[in-house]
Amino acid sequence: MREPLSRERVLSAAVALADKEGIGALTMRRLAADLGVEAMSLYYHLPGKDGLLDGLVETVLAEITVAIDETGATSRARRRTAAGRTGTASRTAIADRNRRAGASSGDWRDQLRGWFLAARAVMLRHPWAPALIGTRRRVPDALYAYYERILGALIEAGFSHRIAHRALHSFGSMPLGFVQELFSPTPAGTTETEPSEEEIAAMAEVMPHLAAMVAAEMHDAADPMLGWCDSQVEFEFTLDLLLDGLERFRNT
Amino acid sequence: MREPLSRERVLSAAVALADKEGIGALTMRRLAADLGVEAMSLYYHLPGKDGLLDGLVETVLAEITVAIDETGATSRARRRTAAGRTGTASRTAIADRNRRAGASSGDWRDQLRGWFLAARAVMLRHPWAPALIGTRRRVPDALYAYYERILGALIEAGFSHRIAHRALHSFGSMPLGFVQELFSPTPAGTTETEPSEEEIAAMAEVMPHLAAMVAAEMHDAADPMLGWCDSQVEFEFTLDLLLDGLERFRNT
DNA sequence: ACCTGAACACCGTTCAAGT
DNA sequence: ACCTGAACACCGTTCAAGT
Repeated sequence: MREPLSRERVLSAAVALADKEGIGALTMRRLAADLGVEAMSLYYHLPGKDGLLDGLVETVLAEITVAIDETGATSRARRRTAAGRTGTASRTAIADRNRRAGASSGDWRDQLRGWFLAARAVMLRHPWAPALIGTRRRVPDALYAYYERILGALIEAGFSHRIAHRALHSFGSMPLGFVQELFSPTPAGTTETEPSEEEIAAMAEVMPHLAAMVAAEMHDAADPMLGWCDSQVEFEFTLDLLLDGLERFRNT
Repeated sequence: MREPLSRERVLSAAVALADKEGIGALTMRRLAADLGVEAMSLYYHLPGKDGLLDGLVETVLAEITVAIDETGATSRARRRTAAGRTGTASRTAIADRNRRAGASSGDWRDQLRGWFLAARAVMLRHPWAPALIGTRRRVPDALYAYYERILGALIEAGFSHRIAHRALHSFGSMPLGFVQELFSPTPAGTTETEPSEEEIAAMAEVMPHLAAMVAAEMHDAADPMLGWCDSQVEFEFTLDLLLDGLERFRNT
């Protein structure tokens, strides 16, 4: 009746489980149960829990590679509409100006931008992935291949190997589509909704600047559709800050 | 004979254990053994393992606060020597030029730079801290206080609340003195020493740009004292990229 | 007030055994 | 070739009991 297990089936069940209930729910016993099998059966297809986690990272990297290849296929169309997009890129003045001045000098930036944002879309589907990737020790081969690709784009754009090397470090985890989120200005314990007047008042006593920032940002908000901390905007702002900063190091 | 336990003694024993054997060795039973006590005794002083980890983060943040206060006390002396320092800052051309053009317009940058580098020194003493901080869910109060401080410096320097907010996001984990290290160009399995000629040749076939970068960086190396991947240089390069990029958004 | 022993539920994993 | 049952070592944690 039921076909035999395989590494692929185990991995995709693991991804599904992590997506649905978080990586904390991913135990050998639970995963086996989801597959209608005993925990020990998994060891026939995988070297153990650690190998399972390596496989998860591998799977996510493969998804990113697919996503990036797709941006490549449609890069011309994307680039043409980038400057006119509403809401996100258009709000980072720095990038806008560069695109206006533009010609084809912005090519390398648009390409990397497209890749990193495509990776981000993958990460949004797998919220457990950043923490997992961040704690893995072994660097998967697929990651080297990806960095090789980024490096190729940088070298071709006219960067020296030294600056390209530093750029890779500066990008941090952005090529994989995420940044470390240490800080959310909404203190833990409060709701997801906007802070109340009283909460801001209480906060103002001890942390006046943070309180003022919260107040100002709520008041300034041009587009009410976007929440208090719209990570997409922040991600793109940081990305453009880095890309535009690096542009100055390019050789012609 | 032996004085009773306390939350402080437990925490400092935990820090010592993590420093010496890594966070993986930090179990309730092991920590208790180090303190000459049974595992269950710890629960009298701490709410549990999770509370212990919260306490560790708290301890590290306190160390950072102390380190930052010290930079404040000697900030004038530091700033005067920053441009002439050998090896690190002087190699990031961008920062050098700004300091030369300088006057006091670089003040906010030097201040934040000093803070973040002081935090980095703390992290180097506690290599387990970045991974721990990155996975904690609750944002400790001390972190809010720290961000309040950074925000104050930014506002005083003339940034709008909106840009200051984005700057906080852009800094990522740099205020805590670390960046996510996903990528070390030395493939896992190779030694810490420089890659051999054959290794580079083999690498060149499949990843030409990475291989060329390794070769170029080794050849170019102006200062043979520094290794292939000197994180200090990379940290400061990225930091200056962000600080100098933000400078353009400052009001007067 | 401070610490302990025994026990529980839950891990990942080994190993010999089934079909 | 593929899966299983029983067992082991190790977690964090509860709870009643000691002093």
